[in-house]
Amino acid sequence: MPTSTRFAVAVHILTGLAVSEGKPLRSEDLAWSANTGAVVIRGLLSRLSDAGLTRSQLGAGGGSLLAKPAKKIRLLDVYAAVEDTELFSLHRTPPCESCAVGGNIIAAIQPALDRARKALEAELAKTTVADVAAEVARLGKFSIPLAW
Amino acid sequence: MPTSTRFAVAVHILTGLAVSEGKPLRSEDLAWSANTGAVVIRGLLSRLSDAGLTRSQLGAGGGSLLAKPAKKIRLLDVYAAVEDTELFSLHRTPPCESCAVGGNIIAAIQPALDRARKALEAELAKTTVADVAAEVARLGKFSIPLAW
DNA sequence: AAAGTGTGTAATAGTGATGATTACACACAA
DNA sequence: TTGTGTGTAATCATCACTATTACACACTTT
Repeated sequence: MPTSTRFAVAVHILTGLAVSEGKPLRSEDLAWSANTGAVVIRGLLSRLSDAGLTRSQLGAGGGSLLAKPAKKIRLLDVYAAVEDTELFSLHRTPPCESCAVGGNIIAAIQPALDRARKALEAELAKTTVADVAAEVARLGKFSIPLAW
Repeated sequence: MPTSTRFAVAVHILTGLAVSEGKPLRSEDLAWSANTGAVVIRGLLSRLSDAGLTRSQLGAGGGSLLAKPAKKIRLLDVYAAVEDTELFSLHRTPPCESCAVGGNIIAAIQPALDRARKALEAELAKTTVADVAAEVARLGKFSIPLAW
């Protein structure tokens, strides 16, 4: 599974915006923190904005902001906003229709996979960006304080 | 987050062996049912065998068999046997160490991701290959009966 | 013992998603 | 008006995954 890093970076972005407390952050600032390119950040911000999680201020002194309180943004919302492939991939080519197993295997395992996916999502719904930001702040106290 | 198709095909294989009831199935038979190549099947069987889920009989009339009752093989066991990447990928390049957010984000989100992963795994542990085989048999009753 | 069958693994190639990067039009603030 | 920053398109390289070919080896059957 080449899995994407988008989810982790998106949480990173939102956490950054949360600790920024109303001051807009430029994509370049976020890119520096996440150690990636500014365009990658803007691509993610585009998805997050579509999902109603962030908004942007254009022009000088602009940047991105949270569109709603960090406490209202669940990791599940972030996950849904930036991941676009199914959690479980099925057969690349559909199995043999005329086989006893091949013809029914998809329908037979789908319910179990759905339950697993829902369990994952339910757990991701329990944590908010505010929780992550608080944890970052707590951990930061044990590090040498450094400016952004 | 996307998984490879290995998990789905591996469940397919094991379900096939379960309904075969002790009669060895060749990798070519399984490949035909799963609509893929026999070498792909053998690669999966190699992993499943390492995990103690299947065993092989060499020579004429040989093939693969379940190494333990289908009721004892959980989807979680299959998942663990054939998937080798982490469910959640983190940053491709480590984030900025000297940032308040970048330096702690990994540690801050890891617990939440672990909880989500465990929830998924717990759910996958509830279903066995025997359950899937029974479901395939049940669904088969509503289809036109066809030979293997 | 010989012949044939099927597994196990290496090697190679094609495919698709991902992330990095360049480029540029546009909107807004100062 | 000028400068700043966003938004998006277009490439490009990389990597995992699957398909496929090839072949050595083990075992069963005769």
